[in-house]
Amino acid sequence: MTPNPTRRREASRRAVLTAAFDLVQEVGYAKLTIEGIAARAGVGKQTIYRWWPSKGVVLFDAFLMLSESGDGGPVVLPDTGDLRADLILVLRATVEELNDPRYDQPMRALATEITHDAELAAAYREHLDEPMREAKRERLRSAQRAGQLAPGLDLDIAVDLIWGPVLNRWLQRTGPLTADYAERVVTAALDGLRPRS
Amino acid sequence: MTPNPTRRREASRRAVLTAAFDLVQEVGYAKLTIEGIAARAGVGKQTIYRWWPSKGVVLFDAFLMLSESGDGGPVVLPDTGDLRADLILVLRATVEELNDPRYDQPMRALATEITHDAELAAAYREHLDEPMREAKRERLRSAQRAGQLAPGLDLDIAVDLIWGPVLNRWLQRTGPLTADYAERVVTAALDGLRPRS
Amino acid sequence: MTPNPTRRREASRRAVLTAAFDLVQEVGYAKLTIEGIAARAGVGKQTIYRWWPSKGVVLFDAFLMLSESGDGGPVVLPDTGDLRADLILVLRATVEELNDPRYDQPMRALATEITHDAELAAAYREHLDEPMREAKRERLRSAQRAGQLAPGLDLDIAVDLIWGPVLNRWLQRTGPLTADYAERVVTAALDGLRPRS
Amino acid sequence: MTPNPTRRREASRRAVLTAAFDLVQEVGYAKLTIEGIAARAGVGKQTIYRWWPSKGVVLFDAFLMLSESGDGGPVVLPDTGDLRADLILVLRATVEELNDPRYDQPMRALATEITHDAELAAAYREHLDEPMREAKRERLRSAQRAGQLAPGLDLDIAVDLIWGPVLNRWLQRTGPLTADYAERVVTAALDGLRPRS
DNA sequence: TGTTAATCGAGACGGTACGTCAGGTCTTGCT
DNA sequence: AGCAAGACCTGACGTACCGTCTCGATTAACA
Repeated sequence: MTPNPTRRREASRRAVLTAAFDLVQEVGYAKLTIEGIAARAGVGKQTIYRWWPSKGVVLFDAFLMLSESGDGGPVVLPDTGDLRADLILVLRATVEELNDPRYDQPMRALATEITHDAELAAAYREHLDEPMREAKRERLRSAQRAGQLAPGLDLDIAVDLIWGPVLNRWLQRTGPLTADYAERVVTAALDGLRPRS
Repeated sequence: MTPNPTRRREASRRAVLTAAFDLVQEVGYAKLTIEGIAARAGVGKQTIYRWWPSKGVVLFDAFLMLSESGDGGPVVLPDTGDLRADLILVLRATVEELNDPRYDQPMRALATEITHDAELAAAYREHLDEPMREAKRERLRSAQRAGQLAPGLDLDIAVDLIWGPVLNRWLQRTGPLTADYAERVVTAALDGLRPRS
Repeated sequence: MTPNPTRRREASRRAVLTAAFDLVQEVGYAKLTIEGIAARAGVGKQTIYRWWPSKGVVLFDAFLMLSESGDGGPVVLPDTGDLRADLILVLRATVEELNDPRYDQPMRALATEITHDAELAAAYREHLDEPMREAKRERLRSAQRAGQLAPGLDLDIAVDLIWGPVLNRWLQRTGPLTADYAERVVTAALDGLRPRS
Repeated sequence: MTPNPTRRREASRRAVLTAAFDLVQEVGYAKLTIEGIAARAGVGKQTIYRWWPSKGVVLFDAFLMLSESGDGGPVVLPDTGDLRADLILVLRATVEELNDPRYDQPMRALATEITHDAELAAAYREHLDEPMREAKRERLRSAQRAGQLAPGLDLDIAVDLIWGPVLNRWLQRTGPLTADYAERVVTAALDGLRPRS
């Protein structure tokens, strides 16, 4: 029933994931088909159905492969001591990536799948989101130790407050996603909406 | 070529939109089909293709029909003078709606369409998001006048700071979407992450 | 459920049947596919599945179309008064047709389907075999009236005795199917195996 | 390239042939697959592809195995001196076997393969048909010697005249295949169609 | 009697065709 | 003219088998 993973051909696996990532970028998620992936990868359809339960999971694995092609060590955000500057730097990079046509389509596709598939969302959280989120939390924790953040602050809320607006603007297209917008969000999040003294 | 709108049968239009909204809720967005909508609505497929360019637009129109079934006047958020309490109240209602199984699937479907279709996103902004956003801005403007918000504050950024995290958590399923979470977000947004004095 | 025959497109029907007949002749029955027929006919697969339950029935209908393209009147075998000569003439024509590469493959295919599908066999008997068999019986009946055949003879048995060996040799390839063979069969059938007087 | 027959595992060979024969009887020829045979026989697919060139040959070998499980001596038809009675006896047994559900499907399958594969047909003639045909010829030769058959008679034609109609009726389903039919065929073949003085 | 090479079971692989579903277009007859 | 109905061509779905190809694990002839 469940196929034997030791017999799996690694070359086919990589070909499928690469083809999926490339195709979604070329034709968009709506026109991404299993047949298309198989053809591009030079692989039989059954090889995809044997190892992946759905199109979304293929795409997810493609992202996973990309992320694992890094050094493998934990992600670390820059820490110059200047929290605001560091956050703006990171968020600007995020904005740039989200605006990069090479990543825009694939990431929207993944986001869509997560929206509709709770199981996939859990895998995403565990393998892709959580490592990055831990890095974000760590940077904020460092600032907290330095007295730059409120002592009792819930760091997960803080992460959401900074990154949530940016991701939401990107996904929902509520407005142009610019570096300037990122900076304003950081400022507002750090200072709060209420007047200071 | 372009059909004559005066000949359009209103009953068919309503039947299609109702069927689309009901179906997406029952079978999910992935399995929502034009044929299914037509069959449920007791309508020929051509009637759908004649009046709507795509499945997403049908769904969007369905939301539009629902929103217009209100009184038609501008939306107004509660204003008791206590900004924090008012925001928490509104956000809790939002959370409840997002968690309501009757609206969850349809709204995720709409969000997905917006993610992938810039034109539809523009229509969404104009007809559904902007009226609501204006109400939010208005409530904040009132608070600003009362000195409860920083004078130079960009109200659009403020709206994003409050609603962005909630919407993002819902769409991306980064964690449970609870009333408590909403309250924490409001508090953090108002106070900011940096320590106060 | 059952499609409405009045809406059926006659052009598609003819294209499918022609394509099926041509293809089976070119690639053989084993490699005859619904997809191939559809492609050759310039027709969607669904159009075939809508109107025909199986590959075999398509082929049968193709034969039916060919047979109906004749004058429509009942078949008549030659009757010169010389029974033996007439039978040899007809049987030689049959042998020639069975050896004709244009008909060999398609007819073997039909025979195979009949072998495995009782329902199809019944349709074959009624629409293709029976008209021809009636003509054969009629020729024998004429001979019987002329005193050239035994008075109590079962004409169906007689038909089988003459045509059965030929068809069997063709289908089972028990030996070369020649005009000479046909003549010997006719002679043996007319005279019988036992010595005369 | 060509596998070494001395290494061949006899148990696997028998398992494959038995499985093939049983399966064709259970699921019919159309649904008989190499994978199915291999699974039923508890054998790898390659073992089948190594030793047999095609599905038809497997089936043919299965029949060969069955026929060789007899005593191995030449087949002999009963010879009581009464040719007509002996032929009717033998033909009735044939009819019974052809009507036996245990042999019907497998034999139709083999017949089909022979119809479409000339090479297999040659093997069939040599190993299965010819021994039986020789026995038939021998019985007729004996009758000929006894003056019960015409002296110059071609015995192969005679065999075809007697068995051809029966086999044809079975394969082509031109009518019910009964003992009575067999008897009528024998009578007609012996006496001939023409009136006897 | 241990060595070694072919056969074996298992099953992944690149393919082809299956029979079904839905997309979007077109035609027919009714309102 | 708009409409319900639905046939049509197209293309993708997910499945079943094809025939080829590895993989250890026997297993039988030879050293």
